[in-house]
Amino acid sequence: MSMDKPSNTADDILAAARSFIVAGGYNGFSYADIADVVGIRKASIHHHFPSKVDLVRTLVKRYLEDAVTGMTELERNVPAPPQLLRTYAGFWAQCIEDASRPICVCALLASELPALPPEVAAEVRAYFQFLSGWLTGVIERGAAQGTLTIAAAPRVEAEAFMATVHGAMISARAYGDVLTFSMILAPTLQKLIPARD
Amino acid sequence: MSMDKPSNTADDILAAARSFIVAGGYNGFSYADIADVVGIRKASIHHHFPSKVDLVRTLVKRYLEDAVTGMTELERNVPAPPQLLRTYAGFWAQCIEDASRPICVCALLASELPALPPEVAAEVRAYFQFLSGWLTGVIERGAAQGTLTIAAAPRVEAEAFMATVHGAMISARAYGDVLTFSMILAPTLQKLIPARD
DNA sequence: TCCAATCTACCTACTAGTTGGTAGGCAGTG
DNA sequence: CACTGCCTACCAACTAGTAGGTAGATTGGA
Repeated sequence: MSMDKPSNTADDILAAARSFIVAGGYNGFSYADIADVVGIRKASIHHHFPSKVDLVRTLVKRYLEDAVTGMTELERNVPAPPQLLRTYAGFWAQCIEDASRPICVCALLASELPALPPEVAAEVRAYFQFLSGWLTGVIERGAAQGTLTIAAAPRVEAEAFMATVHGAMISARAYGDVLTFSMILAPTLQKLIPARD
Repeated sequence: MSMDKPSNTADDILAAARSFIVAGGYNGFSYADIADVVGIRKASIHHHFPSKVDLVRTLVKRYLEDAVTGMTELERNVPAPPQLLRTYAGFWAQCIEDASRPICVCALLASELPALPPEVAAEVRAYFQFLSGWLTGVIERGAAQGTLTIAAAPRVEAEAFMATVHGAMISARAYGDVLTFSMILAPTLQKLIPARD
């Protein structure tokens, strides 16, 4: 009937790993830390993920997959480029304000990219390429329709937008103020979205 | 006669630590790593910096001091707000392109702030507050003179500018392309600096 | 001026605890 | 029986940090 998901331990491990990574990066946690919060023994994690690289590679790969399906669904529900950008920014504003996802896993991992195992680094790069490509498409479409105002090539505007989002996450963290993110994104969106009257 | 600086070992240790931190963050290096590149034994590092927290706190504190003196001097030589922003962005573009300082130490540490020892976290916050304050002053002045065009309060524009700079550093790292930084900053500066003709 | 006390910068040798990872066993289930 | 999921009990390597010693420079007093 339905695709069975008999054991959620692997998911629990991934969830624990994600929260540790967003707190302190790849080297900021150990198998022992995960074992503590999941409630199993350290060795049992190796049963699900033979090595730390496996664990984090799987985590980032799934993170990208979720982003792909999320963006696809978002585009189906909210097709207008200005709303797409607003919704994307609003999603992160929400995540940061309720502390559920205080920063993007891949933004954090990218910052320590030279120290990452190459398999993980490759997945992080793939995420950046996807997100940048998606934003470029949205901005391109918005510019063609006249619903977005751009001052440079869509690709460049997309990279700038993404950079501002990631930088705003870091600033929110530095100030310990969850509203900093929305404060920074408000004018950034304003500049892209033409005033209506 | 002159202020003597008899031993540069402490500085060598700090320099090595900085390059390890920009590569992989606070947990991305060990005393053994530093000992290897400096050419002394692990225990000797403890003579200069009793603990890892001492080492990194000193590093970030000095990083902020250098920023303060650097900005002060920059403002004396190049007083016009548009040029100040351009020079600041150009400084980092240069650092990233020649790989001498591929990312800001504090931007990286801020991303893993929850996992940092509180003493280090405090220094990182101080850096953000200084930089944000400096940029706010520059933008405020530029707006008052009419040499900068702003769409939001100077404070907000300053935070957005800083966030874009930090995000652009991360993107450059993710793509492994040192020119990404300047590509992102070009339109960001353009939007602030009114066209001349 | 000589000598002793002190200080600096480094060393070897060690500690207790943690790291990711392995070997092998055992209970439950299809 | 075979497989899954978890366990105990390891392991070698590495972690930050300590103890204690040494060679050489600096300092202060007789």
